[in-house]
Amino acid sequence: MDRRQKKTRESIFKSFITLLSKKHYNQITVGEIIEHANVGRATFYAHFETKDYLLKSLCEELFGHIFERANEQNLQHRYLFDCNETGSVFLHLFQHLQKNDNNILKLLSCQNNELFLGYFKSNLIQLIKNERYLFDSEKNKKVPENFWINHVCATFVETTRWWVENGMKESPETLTEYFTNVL
Amino acid sequence: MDRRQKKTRESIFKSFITLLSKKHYNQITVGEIIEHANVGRATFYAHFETKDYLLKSLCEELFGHIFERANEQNLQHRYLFDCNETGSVFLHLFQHLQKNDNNILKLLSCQNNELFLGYFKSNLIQLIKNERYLFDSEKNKKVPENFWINHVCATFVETTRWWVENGMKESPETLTEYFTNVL
DNA sequence: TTCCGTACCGAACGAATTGTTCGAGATTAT
DNA sequence: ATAATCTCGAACAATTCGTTCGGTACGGAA
Repeated sequence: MDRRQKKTRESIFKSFITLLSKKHYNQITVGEIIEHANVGRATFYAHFETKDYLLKSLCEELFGHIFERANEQNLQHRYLFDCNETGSVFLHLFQHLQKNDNNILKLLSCQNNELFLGYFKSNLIQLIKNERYLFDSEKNKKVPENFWINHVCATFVETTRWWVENGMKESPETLTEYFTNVL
Repeated sequence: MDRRQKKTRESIFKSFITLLSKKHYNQITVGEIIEHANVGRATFYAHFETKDYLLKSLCEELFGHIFERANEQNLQHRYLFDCNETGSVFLHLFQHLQKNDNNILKLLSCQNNELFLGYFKSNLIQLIKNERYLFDSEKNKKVPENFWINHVCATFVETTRWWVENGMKESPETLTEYFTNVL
């Protein structure tokens, strides 16, 4: 990709994130974004069809990364150790989030968290389906499978949200403990 | 309150709900709302400062009702039967939702569910805090109290969302069973 | 019924925002 | 070096917003 494009794209993302940490998505205008990003109006629309697509692209930028890594690490881990330990994937996810690349927590803790958690959630479901050990407890036998999957997914997302909202004081290990305890 | 005001207010709510079931909140304009409602522009703004306030008012209209009833029924129930049965409050809530006054399910099942579930959630927390039996299991001792409260609240909301999304086929009783099973 | 208060209408308004177009200039890749 | 293409910035029509105002219609108390 052209260097200029990268630069512009990055600049817009950065500006967008800054604005998102200050005000709600709905109240951010394209004018503000390009002003902070030092980018021409036409340039913005050459990159992103609308503000909604910008949001979607940002989500992919942030979470696509996380979930790829999680899947890789998970597979590697499995391959090397043949490990089915409860919560290992989730521990990896929490650890990755703690690194806070691109200031993700800024986005999760502010007023816009639903926007991102929604995207987050849709990626998580596939991951959960692969965690077969989650389906071996006696508890999940009492509810329909898709109810159970949704519950696990929602619990993870909520745990994350709680964590970020309360200042991320707990370690990923502690958090994984909480997570598995309530499941 | 003046009959004319009631009429206008109701008309706007009705129009708003119809539109919400067709398109996303962000893409609904005041112009559309008043057109479907047969209400003058100035009249709309005499009732609601902005579209956001309209949404908030609608939430109060819908959920305020539910939670008041839930609290009443709960207290009555307690008073008459001195009952601490697990899930009784939640059963009442599910039953009330099933009645589907004002077509609430239309709103919960469409693309705007986050908007309403957010409001829903904030009302639910107080209710949960009063359910002391929820804090007597051995499980919640292993996690911080506010983590636990958040978990119970989120689980209820997610159960509801799942229910509506899948066509509300299950009875409130079954749903309460699922709910308590995963907790 | 009368009559005052108040809610509604509807047109018009400036301001803000959106998404597009275009030519000129700058930067990149080969 | 040069051709491709990315960016800039100004200008544009089209929407939408929230407000204003005079005129009309309705409701509730006397």
